Amino acid sequence: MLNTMQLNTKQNEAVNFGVNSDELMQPLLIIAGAGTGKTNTLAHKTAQVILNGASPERILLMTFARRAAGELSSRTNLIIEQQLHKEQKKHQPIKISWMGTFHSIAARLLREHANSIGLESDFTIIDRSDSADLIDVIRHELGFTSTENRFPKKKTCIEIYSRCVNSQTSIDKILATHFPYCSEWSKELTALFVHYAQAKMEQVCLDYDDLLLYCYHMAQIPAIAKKIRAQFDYIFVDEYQDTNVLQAGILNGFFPTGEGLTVVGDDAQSIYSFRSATVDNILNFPTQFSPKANVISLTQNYRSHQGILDVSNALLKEGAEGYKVALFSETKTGSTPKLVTIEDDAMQAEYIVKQVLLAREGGMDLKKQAVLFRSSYHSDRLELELTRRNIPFVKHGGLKFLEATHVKDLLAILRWADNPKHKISAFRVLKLLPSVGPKIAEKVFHHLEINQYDFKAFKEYLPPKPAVVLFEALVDLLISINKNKIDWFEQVSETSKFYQPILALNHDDHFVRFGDIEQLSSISQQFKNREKFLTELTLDPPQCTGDLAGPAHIDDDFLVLSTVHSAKGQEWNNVFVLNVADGNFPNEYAIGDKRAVEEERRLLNVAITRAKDELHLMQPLKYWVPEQQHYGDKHVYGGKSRFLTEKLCSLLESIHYPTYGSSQEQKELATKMISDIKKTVLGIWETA
DNA sequence: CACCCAAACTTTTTT
DNA sequence: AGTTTGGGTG
Repeated sequence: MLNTMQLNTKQNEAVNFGVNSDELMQPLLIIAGAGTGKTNTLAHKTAQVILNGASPERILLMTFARRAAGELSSRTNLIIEQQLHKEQKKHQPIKISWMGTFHSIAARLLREHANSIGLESDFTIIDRSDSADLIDVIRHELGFTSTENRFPKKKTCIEIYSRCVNSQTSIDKILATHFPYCSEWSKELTALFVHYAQAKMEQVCLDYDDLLLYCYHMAQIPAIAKKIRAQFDYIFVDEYQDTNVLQAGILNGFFPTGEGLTVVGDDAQSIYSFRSATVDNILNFPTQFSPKANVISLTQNYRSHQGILDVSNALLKEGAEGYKVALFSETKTGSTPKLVTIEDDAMQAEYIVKQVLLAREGGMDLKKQAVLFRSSYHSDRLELELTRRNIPFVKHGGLKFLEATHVKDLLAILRWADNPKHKISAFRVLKLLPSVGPKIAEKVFHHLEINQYDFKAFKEYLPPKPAVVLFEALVDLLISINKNKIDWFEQVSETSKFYQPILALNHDDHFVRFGDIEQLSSISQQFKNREKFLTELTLDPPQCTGDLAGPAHIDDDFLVLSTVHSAKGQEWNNVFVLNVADGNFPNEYAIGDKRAVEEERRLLNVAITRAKDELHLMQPLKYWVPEQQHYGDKHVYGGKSRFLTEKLCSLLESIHYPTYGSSQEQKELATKMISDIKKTVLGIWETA
């Protein structure tokens, strides 16, 4: 990696742009291709601005993920420290408090200005599955479940809703473009969404989309926008290519002239359109401001050798749109990227395990190697193989810790105690009690409702007999948490104490599950209080599910498995990309939509550009996918990826595994009868 | 009304 | 394979 103190010409230009003039800084777009030292440049720019006298609390820094924020913060501090050390000045660590994801910044601004916009400042933030549960209840209430044709599933409903909100597009348009099979339900969905929005208001809840939506509308109110604008001198936005209409609208509302605004991104890495992100934001940025915003492109790559960049450049060159900035590296030589053809995903797993171990023997830690894939389940076979061979690994993306029923149960207790109006959690908690189902839960909740949401009202409430004991314990727990009668640590430990017998009752594998509860308890203590914990946990859920997840293993060496999406911003020496075949790269659901295919191209580009030294594109002749019509799995024969054109293949070394010779040997072994096992088996019963 | 069981149905990526 | 719905039982 580039020395933290040294910058190239372009990076310097970006860092110093507008900083040394007395005038307000003009809007700037930095196109930072993969591995071009983006974080470093942004850290330098931030440091520069602070060293020039800007006060850290007047800097607003929006990043895509929490991880990026941490990295940026520590690097900025390091640079400031080094600079001041040179000048022999003292230095206290700088804290940029206004730093975080759009969602977390939005949440904070909304809490601060809640009074001015008719919002309760102590709203609960609900995650995707909570939203889905709420939607589910409402669609039952509206009678959409017993229709002749099947109504869309709750997950689909929330996806449609989310698309509408985040792209600010009408239901009909969204249905036509993304959910044609649901278009007959337009009217019902509209009704559903109205009720959903009202329900959230009653329960004092905001979902992910609301955070942006409310903030967007707040940004359109002149008095508030003016106040917030006056609060910041510098606004830095990272990963601008992955922002959506609402996010761009928030920036535009608060900072209409673009003064002090610097956005950084790479259109060739825009891969979040499913979250309604649009490349158009970054493509149109220069013309959005008048006079035109300045654009600086960083093209020198410090991560990969030229051989890898050639593949990336060729891939993008064949694409339909974008700034098309070709990257170059000063490292001209390196291992030629490989296109590995294998029979199926069992072979794929075998090849990867072999190569990974080979590299490790050569001194390359597992941590410096990664396997990337399009969909989370693609690594199933490989995970089996790794487990079988005792190779430690960590998986990013895919199934999450927070999605486990028991973890959600525990959180629901804390959420309900925190916000008595939170009906979703209330129902979840109540239904844990024996002989309490939806109807009884409704009654119980209604009792709370008519008593001004005071948990004490439950003291006189009589639940069904089998539930009495647990109910009393629950009520005491809710009261002591809600009134903060016990400290945060005890709130968690008492909750898990309460939950343990329920867990044992409902799940055979409660030992394993209780381990997760203990892990959650330990995570919870990293937060000052309940409010912080609940907010942060939903906005920034733990990312890893390792075989043996947990802080104890953090020093160990492990192989990284990750979805391409979760691999953003990261790099490894060896990278394997699974299932590079048509139907997957590009994904079959994208085929037919030109812009979607372009995004798939960028996705492959992100995967490729993670590699520093060695890149293996795996091309299985067939691979397994979960079958939709019948149960069980089936394999599909993926054709050659349409991205692997002749031009691209000429840049790759073609490998077949297993090699011809050994495959011949294996074939013989498989077909020739060396021994007759049946006879041996029957032999057991033969008496002497 | 809760709970259990069987049948029907299934689109990936995440703040 | 996992979720969701509907039916039957206690």
